[in-house]
Amino acid sequence: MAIRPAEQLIHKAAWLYYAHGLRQDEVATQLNISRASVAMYLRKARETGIVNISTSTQLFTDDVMARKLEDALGLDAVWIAPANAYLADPSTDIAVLAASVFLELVKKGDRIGVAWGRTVYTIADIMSFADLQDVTVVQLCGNLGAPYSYRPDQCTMEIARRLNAKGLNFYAPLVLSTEELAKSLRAEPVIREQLAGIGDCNLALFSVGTVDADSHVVKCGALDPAEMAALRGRGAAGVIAGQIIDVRGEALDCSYNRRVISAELGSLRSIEKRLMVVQEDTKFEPLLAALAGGLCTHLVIGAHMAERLLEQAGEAGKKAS
Amino acid sequence: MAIRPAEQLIHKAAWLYYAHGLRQDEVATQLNISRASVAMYLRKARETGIVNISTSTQLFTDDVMARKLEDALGLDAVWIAPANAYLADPSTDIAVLAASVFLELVKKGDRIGVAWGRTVYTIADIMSFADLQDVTVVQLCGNLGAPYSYRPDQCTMEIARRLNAKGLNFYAPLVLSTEELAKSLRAEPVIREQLAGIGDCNLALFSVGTVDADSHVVKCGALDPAEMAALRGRGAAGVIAGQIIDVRGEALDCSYNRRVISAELGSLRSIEKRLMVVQEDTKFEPLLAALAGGLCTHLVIGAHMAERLLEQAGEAGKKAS
DNA sequence: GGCCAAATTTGACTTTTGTCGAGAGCCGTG
DNA sequence: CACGGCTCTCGACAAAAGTCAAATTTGGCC
Repeated sequence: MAIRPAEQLIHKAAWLYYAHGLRQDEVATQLNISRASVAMYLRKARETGIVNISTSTQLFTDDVMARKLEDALGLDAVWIAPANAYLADPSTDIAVLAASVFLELVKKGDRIGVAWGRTVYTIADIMSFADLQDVTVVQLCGNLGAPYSYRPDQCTMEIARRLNAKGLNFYAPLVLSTEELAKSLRAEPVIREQLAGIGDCNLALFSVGTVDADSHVVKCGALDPAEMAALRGRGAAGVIAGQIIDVRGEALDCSYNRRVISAELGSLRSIEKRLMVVQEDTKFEPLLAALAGGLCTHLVIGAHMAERLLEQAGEAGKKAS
Repeated sequence: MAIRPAEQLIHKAAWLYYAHGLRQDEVATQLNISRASVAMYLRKARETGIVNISTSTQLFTDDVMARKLEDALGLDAVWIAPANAYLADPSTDIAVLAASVFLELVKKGDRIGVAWGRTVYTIADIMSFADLQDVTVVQLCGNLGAPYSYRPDQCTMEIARRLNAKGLNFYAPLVLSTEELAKSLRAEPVIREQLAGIGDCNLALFSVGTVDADSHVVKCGALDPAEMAALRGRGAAGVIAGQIIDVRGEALDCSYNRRVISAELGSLRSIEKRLMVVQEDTKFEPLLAALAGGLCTHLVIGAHMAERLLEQAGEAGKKAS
């Protein structure tokens, strides 16, 4: 044969196969070589970039970004609510998407852990009804004593109602005044059972809170702004199911956390599917902390947040290499 | 906004398969669907252009003959589709090549002028999808009143659709019954604007037509066979964007040309990259005329035509010297 | 609420593709 | 001129992908 058949033949094989849609054996016949060689040429063609296989980028920006985030963060699934410039409130968008996603994740016979917060309540509120059999919705954290708009038990019950599921509420306050009391309460059979049951969940729905004066734990009176500031100084990065986490996504070692009645992060992590929803762009650091701690497997965020996250992941990747 | 499970899944499947190189059964496991569904999703992904497979057309310009033609004709680039005796239809070959070449020439932000004809429509039809940003496809000539298979607006819209570009149609017939009417129509703001916009294009795609009874302008009723024969006697050598050109590649001085609403040859020539595609061997004379007029800068032809062209050029060179 | 049509999904089957070791051709070297 | 080392090629097998009819689900409609 010729001196350097490689390049020319690779091109021709690639052309006939990819542009003309011929089968490999047809290409082999055309070029008078064996089909095995054709297969090899085609691999080389792909390797050297003579043929280019790319997934669409502009037309499905959000989908592509979601796939990239799944890869970068090691999550099972990411959904991104598109940035609709014309919509006044993008957070509603996220909640609507989250509700759809949540309903898709629920299967009959599931046991679902639900945390509390404005985000979760919004989702519950717009969620459509579904008649699922044999579903249980359990509350992931204790209740707030003070009257507050988005109470944990409300979130649980509303979601249970919409799913036609059984709701299991926590009969304890979220936070107690002393560590001893919290400890004793946790030891109570009713409470202990409830806490133990969290590990049996196979789906969880929660958001992540900020650690500033606007935080829900502050607004509901569980912590006062000064305490929160102090905790922030000691490494608090976010709030998950009423507990303070640090940048690594681990429970912060502090009195407050010890006084809280809530799902341990460990039992949370043992839940198979953990859907976290973040609406506000201000929750970037808390989101990072939660991700660092591997607290969620499924994520719903807005396009803007997705971009920031991807940038961050890119930088982290650069540093690592 | 509701989530579209189908599109999401298609995209995710395509991503895992093409970007990650997973096998179809692995993708199926990941997405909890059957492998057969994955296969179907992937076909849809290819069909809708979510994934894009393109091959380099380098091979066809690297050809020795292509180089010679570039030199002899003073063109920027020539692609030659090899004469594949075994392939059923060599003209398909040319169209496939032309489509690839065209896609390689298009850059984001481009403004593309598209003429009409069987060749152009064939190219549009087999062209793969690409989602380019900020691309506009403009129609180079008026529409055909009569119902005819390869209408100018169809060519424009189909190409625009495949490129995810904006399509700009001409709201005028290709040819009018009187010169006066054509003149008045050209003066209409809408039309004038469109005609002026042609000069802003930086890429054009067109073919060249014959001047016999089989010509498109005859078949679509713009001219009757007798008129065409008469024009031929007066020096008509080809048809470009609905206009009759003589052997020098200039617009023939005739009533028909004055009654046509189309891109002036001058504005056509002011377009930076002008890709001409010729499929049929019968179009040799029209091709020569178009080349003489410097109407194209990039050329896609078949091997047979290339040979004839090279012979011709050789003779011309001899005569000149 | 129940029914029909359309679309989707599946399992089983066929076809196509990827891969591997064996063998053939080529070339510089001893 | 014979010899290994080298790459390229082939045949055969295993793996993967494509296909199709049947079953199931979905969604619209009365």
